[in-house]
Amino acid sequence: MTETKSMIAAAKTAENAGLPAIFPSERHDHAHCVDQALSAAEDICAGRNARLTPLRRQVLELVWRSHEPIGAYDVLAKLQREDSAGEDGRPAAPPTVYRALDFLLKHRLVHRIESMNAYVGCPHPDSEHNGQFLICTQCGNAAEIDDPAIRRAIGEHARKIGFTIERITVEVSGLCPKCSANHAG
Amino acid sequence: MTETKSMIAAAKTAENAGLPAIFPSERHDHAHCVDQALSAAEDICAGRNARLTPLRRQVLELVWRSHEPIGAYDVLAKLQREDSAGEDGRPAAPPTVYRALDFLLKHRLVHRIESMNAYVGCPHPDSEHNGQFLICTQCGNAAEIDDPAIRRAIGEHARKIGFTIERITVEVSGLCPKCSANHAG
DNA sequence: CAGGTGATGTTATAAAGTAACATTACTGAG
DNA sequence: CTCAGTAATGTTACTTTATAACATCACCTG
Repeated sequence: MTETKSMIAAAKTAENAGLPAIFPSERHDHAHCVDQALSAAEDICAGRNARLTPLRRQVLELVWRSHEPIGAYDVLAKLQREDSAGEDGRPAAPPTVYRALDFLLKHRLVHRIESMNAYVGCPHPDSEHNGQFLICTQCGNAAEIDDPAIRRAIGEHARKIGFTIERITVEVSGLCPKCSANHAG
Repeated sequence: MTETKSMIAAAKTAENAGLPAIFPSERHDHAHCVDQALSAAEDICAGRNARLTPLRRQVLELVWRSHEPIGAYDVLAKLQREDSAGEDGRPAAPPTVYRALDFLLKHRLVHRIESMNAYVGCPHPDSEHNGQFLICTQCGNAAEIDDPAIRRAIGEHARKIGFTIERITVEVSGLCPKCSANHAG
């Protein structure tokens, strides 16, 4: 354990908000978190009788590996690079990726960031929600949060004027804690 | 005056939230509200030493006239139709519209609805804000709101985790009061 | 009126997304 | 098992959205 005081403090404030740490820390293990996400996805799909085919799994993995919001065509490029390893068939075409993404979106295994035309893995795909995002314009990381207070404020407003909510998109861009600190320092 | 009770009630609750009526009512006068928006824009630009050129003004007018979020290429098409009235020159090209929209966005005379790739006139361009939108999936109307409670909830969360906000996008889609009622009835 | 700046015109292309139909893979009834 | 039906993927072509790059025009300022 080599946590600094500020890291502990940051973790605490996140805890206070009732949330897990949301921006990946230095000692964050990519490979492990991707594996976790993939096996969670498998469980969920099994439970729902949804088919997480190899292709869909691969796309989900690529989205997770990037660990920043990634565009559909960037996924496509990575897919082509992976698949061309020793193969002969033609490279994958856009619909292949979009269909896989549609599936993953439907099952909330990924979210789409509207303001970036990009996709990001969902860290808690089991619960009903559509994400709220904090997006760092500096380092590109996007943190998903699900703050009941934000949902409540929106829901309250909608209720007052008689608007029936179907879907909520909240995307906040700015500087993540780390980049804020660097900027100030 | 032919207001029904429910209309009065709706106006009241909107008032309670500290907001003007947000979804246009039946007796809403398009032409008048567009004119108002245009002259407000002129005042604002004059005050800022920004040039609301004929082209920019025309684009702003087209966006306002639509009174629903409108895509850049739809603006372009309307622009071409208007300008081709008796003219010889070539039709306008995309950059023309995008540049005008960029200007209008910069001065917050219009907002962009990320989840629709569309643009909508801003009803109160004088105040600092980036809009929160309620978008009706049935009738296509989009109402801009600026709810301090929503801003506060987001700001509070950001503050807790040390995130520096630059821009907030809130887009809620669902059924507007009128379409909700029709749906239920 | 020269010269710079900002606005617009013009051409070409990039980036994001989808429609439509062909083919393949899986599944369940007989 | 095998055949038929459905779900998934492949393939081609195209639409929609947006921007880069350079040319021209307009306007103001000394």
